[in-house]
Amino acid sequence: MAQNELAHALEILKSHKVRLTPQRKTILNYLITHHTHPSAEMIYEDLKQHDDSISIATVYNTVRLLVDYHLVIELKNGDGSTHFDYFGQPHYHVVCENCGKIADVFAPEFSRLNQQLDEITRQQTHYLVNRTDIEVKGLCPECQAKLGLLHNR
Amino acid sequence: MAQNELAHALEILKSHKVRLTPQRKTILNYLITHHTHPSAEMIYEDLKQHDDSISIATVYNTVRLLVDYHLVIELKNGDGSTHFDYFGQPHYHVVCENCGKIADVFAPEFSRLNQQLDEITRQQTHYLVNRTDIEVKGLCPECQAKLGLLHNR
DNA sequence: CCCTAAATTTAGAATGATTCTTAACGGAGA
DNA sequence: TCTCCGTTAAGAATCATTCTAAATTTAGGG
Ligand SMILES: [Mn+2]
Ligand SMILES: [Mn+2]
Ligand SMILES: [Zn+2]
Ligand SMILES: [Zn+2]
Repeated sequence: MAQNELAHALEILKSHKVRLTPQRKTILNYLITHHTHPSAEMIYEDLKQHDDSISIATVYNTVRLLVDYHLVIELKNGDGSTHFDYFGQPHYHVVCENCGKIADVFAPEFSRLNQQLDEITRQQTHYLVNRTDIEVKGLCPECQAKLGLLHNR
Repeated sequence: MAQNELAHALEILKSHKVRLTPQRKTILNYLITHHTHPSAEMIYEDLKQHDDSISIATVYNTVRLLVDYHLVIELKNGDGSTHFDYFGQPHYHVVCENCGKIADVFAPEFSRLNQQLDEITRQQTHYLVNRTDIEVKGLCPECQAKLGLLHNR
């Protein structure tokens, strides 16, 4: 499953004449197998354990490359850094405004909804639409409990 | 119109016991009357022309305050800085991935759509939803022309 | 109107995520 | 295998944003 995904993603890069270096394969594989929405720093810290020669600059270079080829998306959670997510299945995100935790939301309506938004946007602004990101902000269950907001009635 | 909007926004702040300093009124008024999605730096440069004692730190402090009270929203356009928008009428944004220009999109379906998303999100993640932001990415008409992508068929 | 406590402003310093620079390295086509 | 040129690593540089501390100002009460 993840193997297929990796092969598929590498194929896309190869078809664009992007060099498949070990670092790029490693980082791409990391993102395919970790749906934790990590920052560049977090990816770097984890990969360093197996390969202490990898550089944070390469992590930044690579995630930017992957974003450019639409294999990965960028997310902000308010902690000042950018987080990354391999975008295999279309989904959107909820971010906890208290602790920054990011959760996935998969909805069947999502693609139809996206098409609607694209159409409205195109008609109203004449922009050529590439992609639509939905970001919901709120409080995660843990933070609701911590802040005494559970069952608030 | 803008006068009402300003009075209304100030009322909200006052009801939260937020001190109404001249700087806060000025910055709030600036955002109500300029729907250009400016960065803190842009706001500062403009306001300095009439009041050269205002500080960039105050601009940052104030926009954060306004965001906290949901009067203003934050936007990123890829230029590295945060942009701000007085959020009087609900709407969403398209960002040009080439030049960073941000355009507004107003859609009647918007609020119903938001409610749908909120409901799905709540059911699936148990997050307490505060707000939903939709961001579309694409190419503005000018950049389409510049890149020779107009009428691509 | 005047006082006072507490919040706010200012200017400049500090922070920290990201980008840049440069020399060494290594993919991949011929 | 050879060679070109894109990529990597390490550290320096950048720059948006936050922090600090002293001076100023707001808003409420007398
Ligand atoms: Mn995700
Ligand atoms: Mn707007
Ligand atoms: Zn949380
Ligand atoms: Zn553009």
